[in-house]
Amino acid sequence: MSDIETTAQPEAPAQVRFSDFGLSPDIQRALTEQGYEHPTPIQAQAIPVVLQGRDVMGAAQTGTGKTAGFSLPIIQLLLAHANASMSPARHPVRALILAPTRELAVQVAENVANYCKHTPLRSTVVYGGVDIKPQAAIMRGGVEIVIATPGRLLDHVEQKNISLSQVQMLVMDEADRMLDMGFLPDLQRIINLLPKQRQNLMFSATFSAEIKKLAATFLSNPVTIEVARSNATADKVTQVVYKVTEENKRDAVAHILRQRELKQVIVFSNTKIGASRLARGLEQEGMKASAIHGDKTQQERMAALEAFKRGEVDVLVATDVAARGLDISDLPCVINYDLPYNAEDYVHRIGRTGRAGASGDAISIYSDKDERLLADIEKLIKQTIKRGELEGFRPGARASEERGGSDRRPPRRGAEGERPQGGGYAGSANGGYAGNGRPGADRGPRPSGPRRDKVDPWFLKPYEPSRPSTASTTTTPSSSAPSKPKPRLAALLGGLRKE
DNA sequence: AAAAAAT
Repeated sequence: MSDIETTAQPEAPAQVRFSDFGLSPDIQRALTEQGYEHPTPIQAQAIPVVLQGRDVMGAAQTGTGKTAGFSLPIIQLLLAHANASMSPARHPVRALILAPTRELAVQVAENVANYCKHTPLRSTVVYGGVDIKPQAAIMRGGVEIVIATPGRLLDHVEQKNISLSQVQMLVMDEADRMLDMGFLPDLQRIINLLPKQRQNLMFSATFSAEIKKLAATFLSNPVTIEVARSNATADKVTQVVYKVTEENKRDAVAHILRQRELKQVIVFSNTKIGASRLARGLEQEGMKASAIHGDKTQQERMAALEAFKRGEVDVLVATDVAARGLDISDLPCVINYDLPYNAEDYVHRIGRTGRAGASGDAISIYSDKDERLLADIEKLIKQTIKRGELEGFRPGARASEERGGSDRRPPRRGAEGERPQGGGYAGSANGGYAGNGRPGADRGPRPSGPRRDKVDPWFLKPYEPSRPSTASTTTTPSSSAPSKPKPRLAALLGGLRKE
């Protein structure tokens, strides 16, 4: 705690304890069991405000402990109200927590369930991609707290598995992400189902004009809580970028992973196909790698995440499905295989490391055509990222070639479920079930003749030195800022206003 | 330009 830099820690709440908040002994017990004694800054600020019943606009990045910041006081309020007026036989939904991605919903739900462990409150999580019937049964049995992704929640409402007419508290977690993903209409429909009289909490990693507009629409007289400068990168994350040619990016990632003998790394790819391919390639290199992205089934996504958390997988190759919110703690390193198209996503991605007092490394690979993206990122984070040299990097040189790997047959479709020769992770454990009716996404490369484009698997390609071709198409770095003002969002917000 | 999410 002594090496904290001067930013990001306002009015040092170091002496505050959870026991100062007057939380129920049942909650306090769960906190003590998990070793939580001192709240993080956002918890110290949010908990008293939420307990007062105020609406909250919270700007907090992941890793700041915001989940506990809202769920602890919510649980406390539910307990207090239950004692006063609730018939113990009924369990209407009284708190609703909305999250943008399934994984985030699951993780919030795990936390909530932990904090509720010694209370009579029941919670559950609902999200798409899995059988709806078990979820329906649980909710028909009665729960006070529901954590949900918006689409599946509406599905349950339509099926009359759940009534939202008794919801007293609404949380919108990662609200900026929900906007990005086009959830605004769903949010509007859900909110229309809620009682007018309720407490609203909205959390967002960034504080854009659109988020402020959303807050003005949905929150009433909110208390604004902001921890750390928005868009600031974690102080303890060491950032470096390595420039390579486009065709050497994959080799560079493999090189970094091998040379540093990295475990527990997330590698971010901009595309689902790129993530699958890179994971397969790393597996071919003998690394324990797995991919997680939106074209995987929910079972595969959860299996990959769990295997990564348990340490059975060292390298998780992810799209931005994993950029925000995922509470994977103590990651020593994050690698950007692609620079993100949105500079803000860079902040979210590297927020996976350097958390909770630990230091971290954020390594990014980029090529000529990404100069503009890099400039955008540096502008956003208001700092210049160190340009590094990849020591000992010889593109194309890899262990598998020494083992005669280049004449290996191409991996089957669904090969990510295959075990790497080193044994270990069985991935999605799908067995022989390869055809999930989803065309294209994870399909193996077709070895059709002399194609030189990106479809060819890098790990099957013999090494050829990078041509100095470098199509210099990136000649106009300035201007060309299109940034359309998203008329759809504006229109929707305008429509909300009128109501 | 890409990703995520209800079916």
